[in-house]
Amino acid sequence: MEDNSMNWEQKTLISELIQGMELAKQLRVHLRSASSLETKDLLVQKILSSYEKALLILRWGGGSMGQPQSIAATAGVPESPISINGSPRSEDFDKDNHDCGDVSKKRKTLPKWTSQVKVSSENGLEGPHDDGYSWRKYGQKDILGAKYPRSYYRCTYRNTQNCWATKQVQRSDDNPTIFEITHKGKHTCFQGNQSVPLPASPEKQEQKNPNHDKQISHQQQQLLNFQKELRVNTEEFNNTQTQPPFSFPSTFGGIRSISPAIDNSSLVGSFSPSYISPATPEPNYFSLPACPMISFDGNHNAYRSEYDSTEILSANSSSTSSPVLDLVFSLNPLEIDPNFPFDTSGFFS
DNA sequence: TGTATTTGACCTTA
DNA sequence: TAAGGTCAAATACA
Repeated sequence: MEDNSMNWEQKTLISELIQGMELAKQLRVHLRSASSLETKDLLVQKILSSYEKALLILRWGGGSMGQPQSIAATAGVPESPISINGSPRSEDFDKDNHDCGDVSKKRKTLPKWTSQVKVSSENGLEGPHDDGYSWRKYGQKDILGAKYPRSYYRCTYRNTQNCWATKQVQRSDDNPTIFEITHKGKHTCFQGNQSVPLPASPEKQEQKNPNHDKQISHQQQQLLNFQKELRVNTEEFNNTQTQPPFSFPSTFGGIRSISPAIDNSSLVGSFSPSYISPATPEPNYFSLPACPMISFDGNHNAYRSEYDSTEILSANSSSTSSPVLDLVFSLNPLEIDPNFPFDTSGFFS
């Protein structure tokens, strides 16, 4: 088991370093050409992310081997959750890893990890709904012994891109402001591997791929729907506290871009590692920098960002046998400088 | 009219 | 066999 962990870490480390090198080469080419600033920024962020991942692995793996899943998560690899060594599900995960690119439809074999998110209803916004992917709700079920039903979501692009990622969302019995989100399967869709950021301005839309327009307007519409639904849900929740199941919007492009309509509100959200990924840079947008000031708690598998000054939730999941991953942190956009320099030079010192 | 959500029925798993 | 998970028809919405 230890060997597997080491192999995984070594492979990941090498992979990240190679990727960083390749990206640096690309950047060099772009620097010599008349490539757009956008492209260069994208590459810079990718490079930073790759090296951060590598450093995280070195740094964290050296002290507490055997928790590769957390590393994967913190390294921005949500779609490739790795088993926690020694967990009852480790065999399943080994299997999963072997056919990583071929996610089985069988529930049993899908990689699974859980996060908890806290909902803030103070400002009419509830944040954890977005993890950077588009989801479509396909079911809801009352769970035995649970106060609230569980909602089932699958990737919007299941049919078009054969992406079999799913997630389950359930409100905590003890604390209705907390939602437990269980992800299953990895995203193989385009949005997951290369998140599509929203455009910064109408002009930019025009510059982009014409096919983008439809997608962009769709995401903008999703954002509007998201805001609307948030208001409704928050009002209901504030009024009743025992309301019918809170429903996450099934499709929402991502809070990696915050519209003016909501950026005055305190946003408490959960960010899947996709937010850490540099694959979604858009200089003119609010975007989470390449995860500065991440800290780890090796004892609790906790991953946290110092951005979160308000809510860090315990990582313990009610899930009995599946590996649990804590990815919970909140973000107040007002505290983020959109022009954050992405300087991580002193990050790990 | 196309897409997303709801919800009862059916399937799978433990 | 019960509970959880998924399907798919009906419905809602833009």
